[in-house]
Amino acid sequence: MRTVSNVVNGYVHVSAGTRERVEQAVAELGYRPNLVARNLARGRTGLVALVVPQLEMPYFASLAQQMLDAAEAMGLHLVVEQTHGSRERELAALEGSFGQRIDGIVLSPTTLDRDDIEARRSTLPLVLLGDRDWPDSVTSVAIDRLAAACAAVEHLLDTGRRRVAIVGTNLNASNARWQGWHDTLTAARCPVSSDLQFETTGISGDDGESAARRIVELQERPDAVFCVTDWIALGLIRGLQRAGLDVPDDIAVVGHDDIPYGRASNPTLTTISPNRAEIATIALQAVSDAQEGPQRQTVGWSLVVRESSAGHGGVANP
Amino acid sequence: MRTVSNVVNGYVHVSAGTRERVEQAVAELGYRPNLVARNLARGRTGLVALVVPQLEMPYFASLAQQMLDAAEAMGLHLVVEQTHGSRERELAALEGSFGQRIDGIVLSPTTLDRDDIEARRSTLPLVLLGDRDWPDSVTSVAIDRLAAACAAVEHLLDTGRRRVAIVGTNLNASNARWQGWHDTLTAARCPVSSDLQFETTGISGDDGESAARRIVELQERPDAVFCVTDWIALGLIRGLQRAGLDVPDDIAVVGHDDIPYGRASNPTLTTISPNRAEIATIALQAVSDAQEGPQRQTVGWSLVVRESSAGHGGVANP
DNA sequence: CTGAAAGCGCTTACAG
DNA sequence: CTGAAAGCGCTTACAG
Repeated sequence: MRTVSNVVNGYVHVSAGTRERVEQAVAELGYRPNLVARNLARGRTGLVALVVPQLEMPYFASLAQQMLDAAEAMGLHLVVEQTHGSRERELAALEGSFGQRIDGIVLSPTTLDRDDIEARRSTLPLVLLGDRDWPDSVTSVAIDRLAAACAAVEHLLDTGRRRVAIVGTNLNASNARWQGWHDTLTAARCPVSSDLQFETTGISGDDGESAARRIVELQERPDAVFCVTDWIALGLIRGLQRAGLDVPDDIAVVGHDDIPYGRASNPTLTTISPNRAEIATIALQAVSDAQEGPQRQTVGWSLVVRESSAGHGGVANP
Repeated sequence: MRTVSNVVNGYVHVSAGTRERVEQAVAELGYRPNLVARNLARGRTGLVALVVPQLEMPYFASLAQQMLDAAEAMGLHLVVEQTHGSRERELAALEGSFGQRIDGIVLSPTTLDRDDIEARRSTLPLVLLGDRDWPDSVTSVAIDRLAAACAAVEHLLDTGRRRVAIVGTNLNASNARWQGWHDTLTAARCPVSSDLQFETTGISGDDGESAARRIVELQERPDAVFCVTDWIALGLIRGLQRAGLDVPDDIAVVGHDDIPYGRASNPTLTTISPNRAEIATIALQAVSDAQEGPQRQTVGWSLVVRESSAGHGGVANP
């Protein structure tokens, strides 16, 4: 028993002869270890839960793709769950309500706040992704959102724009994207008045399109727009084009997330591209060695200049 | 032991008093059953592998979303794997090389052929998705591809088009989309000549865009195009617009798959929409009760008429 | 280097 | 209706 186990698990101290006999038997019998039994004995499963709002949202599809690639490279498998933005499901995921069959959780919450995180009881390793600042008691991984937003707006100023609007949800000081927009424009003595701020109800294309309708009606229009997501940006562009405006000639547009559609849209979309491969690797590593203790991890990003901001292609990498 | 197990598993024959005492102890101790141990004892895991080429491809992201929703409704969990179109990985998935920890496999192959399927050794329940005809020895689920292609082309004829091109891979009689295109046009006495067939190397937007360049140069252009995927269609539209052509006024375009971006593109995209929710439910049911034996399952689809074919909106459902 | 044995935490005939 | 026990198929101290 012991010896077979040693051979199967690649343990070194087995005589060559014995190893060979075991391997031959394994081959003849077509033996494959029962991983459930192994998991029970070892107390680990090699399974990590990836919990996202919806896979159909391109950002999360891309993220999941990177996570799966990173997991494969690390010998892990991912059980994927969707919350559909439901608070109950996010709380359930937080507590690891899949039973003990997973080793850890990578969660991208949309409704949870700091209090929810701090009230957590489960000790299952947890990594938080996403757009907010989380308590120090938990491991999280994100880009430097403020710096990225500043770079996006600075790029618009660099192309000669002065009236830069912002479109998205949660447009206040708690939002790093809003803060970056505000600070950069203020430093450049450009307006940040309320008629340049277009609060939306969601982050989808429809929200962008309805923002476009509001913008088109303005007597003094912005000459550039920073959108908090690519989906908003693509909807906005569509709305502007419907109204007969040209992007970027009349209004330049910059998005955020670098979803695949932005590379194929017309015009192609200038955007902030988070390093998703890095997010994936770091998140899974953090879940795997949870004894390291909680830490706030920062990953890279880049500004990808495409047609929607009048760029002639090229990438600015900070 | 037995009684606790009965209570936890909701078995009926437990006296009310005993049940209450057990439940109280469960609550006090915060007991949660170890699912790995349960799996070992029961011989099932409640885990199904979903194997797709890439999650970043919108069709598969949407499919995965539906699969996850269906799995949740059935009390199953999905371990998602990507093949990236690699033949080795598809073969590995076919043999269930995740160990015995899954109850079945839903696989969407891109490179496997009938012989590969028939040479399969593993007896793990398997369901095949996708575009080809599979042997009767295996369970598969798909739409009636020929009927769907015919409906797409008929729709173009209905809007007054006569020169209907086809763009995609594998344009021959083994391809139901090509067959539907060919048969429908022939029956309507419309041309199916080779200058209306644009074979591409892949099914992505770039392939559509390069097809557009070829089409634009023609002296006698088609007045409509049937694309075998939405991604090709969106790239094609982009290429046509670049060349100064209008869609649908100059050329109508119909795609296939109903990816989310086709609802937000400019123009919005007419397409064949497979009933993905049905695909998901049927696939998981087939995996769950594999004793039913292999069967070829057919699911519904609809032609969604949008702007790219000059429709004024609306859905035609066969 | 290898055998015999206990243990991982459940489920489920088997008695009663 | 409920207890005592075997078994699911591994891993891993413990001897030797």
